[in-house]
Amino acid sequence: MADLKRTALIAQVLPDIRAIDKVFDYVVPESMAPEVRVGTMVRIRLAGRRVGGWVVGLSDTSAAGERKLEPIAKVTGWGPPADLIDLAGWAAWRWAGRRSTFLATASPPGAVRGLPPGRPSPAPQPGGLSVVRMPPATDPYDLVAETAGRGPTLVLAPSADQAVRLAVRLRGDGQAVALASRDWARAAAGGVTVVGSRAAAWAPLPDLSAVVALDVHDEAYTEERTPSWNGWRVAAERARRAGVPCLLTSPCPPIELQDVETVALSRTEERAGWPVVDVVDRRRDDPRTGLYSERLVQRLRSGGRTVCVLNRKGRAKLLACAACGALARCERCGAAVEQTEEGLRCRQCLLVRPVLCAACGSQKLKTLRAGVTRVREELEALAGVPVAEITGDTKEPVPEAPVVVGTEAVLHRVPAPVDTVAFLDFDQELLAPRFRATEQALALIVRAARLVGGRSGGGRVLIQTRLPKHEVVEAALHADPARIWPVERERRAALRFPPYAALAVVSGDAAPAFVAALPGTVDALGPDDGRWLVRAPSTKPLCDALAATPRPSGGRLRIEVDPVRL
DNA sequence: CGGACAAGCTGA
DNA sequence: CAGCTTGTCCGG
Repeated sequence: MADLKRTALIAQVLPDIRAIDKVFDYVVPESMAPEVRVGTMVRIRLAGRRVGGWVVGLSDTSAAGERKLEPIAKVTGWGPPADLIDLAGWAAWRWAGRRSTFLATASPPGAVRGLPPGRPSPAPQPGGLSVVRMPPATDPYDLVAETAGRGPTLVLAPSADQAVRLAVRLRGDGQAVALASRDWARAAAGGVTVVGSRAAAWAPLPDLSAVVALDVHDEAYTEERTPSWNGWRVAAERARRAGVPCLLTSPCPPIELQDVETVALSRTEERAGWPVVDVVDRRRDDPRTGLYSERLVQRLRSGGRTVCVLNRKGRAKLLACAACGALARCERCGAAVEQTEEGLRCRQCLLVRPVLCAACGSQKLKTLRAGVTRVREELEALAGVPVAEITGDTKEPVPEAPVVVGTEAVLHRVPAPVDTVAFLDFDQELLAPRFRATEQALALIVRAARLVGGRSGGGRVLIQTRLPKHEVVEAALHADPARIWPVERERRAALRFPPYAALAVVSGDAAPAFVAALPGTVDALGPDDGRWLVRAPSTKPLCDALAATPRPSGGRLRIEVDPVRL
């Protein structure tokens, strides 16, 4: 006699709770069976309370043994498709995170009960990873439009507003486009190109035909919170798994991509896409001219719109007594003091004291290292025109002043076009104690180049430096970003930094126990300020080691794989 | 995460 | 030894 009792369908559910990275089995009631697929979002009872979760697997047997299983309480709606459930598993390994973090990013912003009709799409053409080196002033739109024209493409841009602009242009050209994550259901239905920023790497796209990620040198692709995943790397892995082409564009591709097949324009075309660079060698200048070379003053007075960049906020970051020459330091801890509205403030312990020399009592101090606020006052006097100030903290809209001075934020805030961008103290960028300083410095010039445009438009980038032969300066001057690589390769190899090693920073109160339990395949350096640097020869052994090490229960543990800075 | 339960600390 | 805090474990 046939067994009348049909085997029940069992769903493996990953709860949407940060701290739980474990799947639980639930019975799928027959009424729900048609709606439950891998990726479906459900509500379940777990330890007595109702929580959300994702179906990450379906089977007809349970690992829970003889125990009677709870049924799924409710089907919430559509969730990340099966390929993204797998990708979340990979990302959890790659960035030492939890699957739920990635699935949350891959999920729709609200419950999706049904999908609109999808559109048919052509069969994708196979392809691999390539880098397109596209100079700053070249518009990548044609590349995007052409790729999207061949089939549903995942298009990533570093910022949300660039993504919106791209989506609008593509739509204007009659292409079917979904903007992540707003148009989640339309993307999930298929047949459309999806455009978005970092998180769009997790957008549903059932019939992916290609990936394009613009400006992959941009650090905005890296999530600041842990897990510190990177959008273009996720998208590239997706393309790899789907066997479709992945195009990464950048005027200055990161050194990690040095071995990837690269498409570059001809020398003439690439040069045309970079602005004229004025290198102002300040080695012979009178130190009393401070941050203002003769050539800078000429540009300021020339009447064009000028943006000056100085990555130091405030009035003065380093002062000395004008009378006796002593450095102004904190009387409590000895650290350098900076000038603020209230007086001299210690940069370490924040103790405030009046503006006078601790050594001789003189009230006359001179600025050794000026900040943006002071520079604004001085530029106004020098140029004889109104000068506005912008830093990361500035909330107001960008003022109309002919000259604007600010920290790096000014390059994000001031709209193009601008006639000149001047880096007042570029050595600060070149010599920054960060292992990516060279690439970051070149990326700053790229930002500046976007504001002034290519060389035919007459835009100029003025670089004040005492290192006029530095490879970054040469790269910008010759519009040849690969010039930074030979030096950078040697430096990175000697110091065992990426791409010649893979790094992770481990911190938090559970860090000591975690680091102690790491296998011998990785080295751990530290602690330095409560942080350990974990290093392996490459990504795989690093991530394998991090994944194989149990996380101490209780206590916070922060693991930042591929740290942007150390 | 949050509840359950166990092991340690305090107080009369 | 009750009553409470603190820590560890585990959920289907």
